[in-house]
Amino acid sequence: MNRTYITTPIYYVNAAPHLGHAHTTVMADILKRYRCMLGYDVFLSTGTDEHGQKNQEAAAKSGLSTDEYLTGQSDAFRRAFDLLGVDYDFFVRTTRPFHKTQVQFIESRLKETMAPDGEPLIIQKLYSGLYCSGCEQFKRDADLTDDGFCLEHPNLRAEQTEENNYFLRMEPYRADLVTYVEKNADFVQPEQYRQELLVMLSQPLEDLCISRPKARLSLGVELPFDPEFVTYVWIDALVNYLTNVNWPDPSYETRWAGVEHLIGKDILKTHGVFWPIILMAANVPLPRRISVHAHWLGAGGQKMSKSLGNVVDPFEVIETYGASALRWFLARNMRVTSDSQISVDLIRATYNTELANQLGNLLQRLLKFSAARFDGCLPASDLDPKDNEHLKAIRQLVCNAYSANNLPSEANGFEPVELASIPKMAEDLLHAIGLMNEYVTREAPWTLIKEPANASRVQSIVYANLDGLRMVLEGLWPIMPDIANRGLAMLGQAPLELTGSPRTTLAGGRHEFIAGRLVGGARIGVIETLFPRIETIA
RNA sequence: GGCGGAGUAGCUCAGUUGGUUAGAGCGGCGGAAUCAUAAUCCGUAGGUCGGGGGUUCAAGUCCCUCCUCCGCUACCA
Repeated sequence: MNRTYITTPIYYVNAAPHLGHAHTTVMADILKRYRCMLGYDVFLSTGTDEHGQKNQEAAAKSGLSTDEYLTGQSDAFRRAFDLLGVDYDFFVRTTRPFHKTQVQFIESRLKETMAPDGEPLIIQKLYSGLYCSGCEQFKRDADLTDDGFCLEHPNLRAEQTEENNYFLRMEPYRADLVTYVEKNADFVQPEQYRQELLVMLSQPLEDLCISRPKARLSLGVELPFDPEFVTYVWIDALVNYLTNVNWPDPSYETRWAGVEHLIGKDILKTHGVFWPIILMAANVPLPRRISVHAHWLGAGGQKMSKSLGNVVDPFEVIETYGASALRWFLARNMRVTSDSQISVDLIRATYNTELANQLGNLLQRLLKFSAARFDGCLPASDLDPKDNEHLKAIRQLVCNAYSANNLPSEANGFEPVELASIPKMAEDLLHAIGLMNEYVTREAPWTLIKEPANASRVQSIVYANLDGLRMVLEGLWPIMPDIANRGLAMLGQAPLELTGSPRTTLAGGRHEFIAGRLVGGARIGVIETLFPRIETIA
């Protein structure tokens, strides 16, 4: 059994969950389910990052106590992922005690570590620069006006400030990391981002400031070796990937060996530079893979913004179209290498044409035909050779969706289903649906049935397509688990479900797509409309 | 400023290492069918592949340059 581990970033709770959070987390869930279908054991973690400056500010503004604020916000993220149908196995809050003690544990270890150059890994030094008290950040000259005023706080002059912070020396590890990235072609996927990482690593790395004086930031993990400081929030956050699987308890190893970090392209540096170096310094194996995706743009190809009015709120979409429709749109249109567009109009168009007209209607036209012509039952399972050929072709398409692989890493034994191949899978399954609609229309069983001699052929046509649709629904389960199971239920099939504690495997093990599993002649129950058409909403 | 990505039919996107008349879906138009959520199926129109220059027998595909958009470059995740 391949025990693997997928992580999402953990999300900063200073604002409400948005489409970007939904996207990465849904993709993680789809990947998990796909791999479970293939027989893997997959552990999925997500959660909330509850330390740092902006969270502290947001909590202060909220009027609630910090704990109340953080808990409320974290719950909002958890509810969002529940609403999206994400089957996460662990939801971390960085404020949980175990996480905090283990952050301190790794920091203590790093503090005692000598870098490859024989000097201490962590050093303390004076940092001086221009500090804007409005932003609570050090500023570069480039970020200030000629007069020394902050661009975001034109009434505040940035002040020369000195802080005695702790730094992690990254440069001594750069050469080893470059070698690692060069030797492991699939360490960062897709290739484009691996090249970007190599560019980042082509020049000397500055020391990474890993502390914040408590005087200006109290919401964080106290440094184990200096109570005057808390930990820089990114260090704290990254360590969740380890603490979620109980590191440093040796039990973490089986999961960690197959860990894959899903990230947006905006956080490649933290995951591709900071994190591997921390791991190397702490003597922990590097992650198996970092899978990177691009972002969503709003209508017009413009970055989403309130002023442009092109923000897509995942909750509104779920309310109108359902979580499955949102998951389908994301899976179908996501591109890993370039930003893609999303808007409510595009979602509605996809929902009506692909889901309601093509998928939902196909299921319903076949089931209603069966119910009306075959005495309320599914057709008999005896297949005419021609229909059998058609069914085999449909099965082949579904199987293709599960073997799609555009990576060179198959030989390395890693998962055959990749983030980048999700849209291709959705397209393969949609293609199968299209073939069935064509086939049914061309063979026109409603015409054939007028001739009593054609009775068995009519049953064969309908059976072949219902059985094909059954396999397509099974194939769609990772993308739309709820819809798939409702469709399967109408066909008298048992639902596909995750099982275990945690729920990391598919009940019944690896799923095989086998033609003929639809039970011929079984009584048809209630026929529901999976995707009611939704016309333009003013 | 530096670096990376993108710019292909009205819309959303595919286009292997350069090679026959540039593709799909949606939308439009015409038709067929009527089992079905007026859904489905067939046919059809529509593009000087961001602008310009270059290499080549041949460029959406390579090189140069310009324009536009997205992102990284910053101790905001």
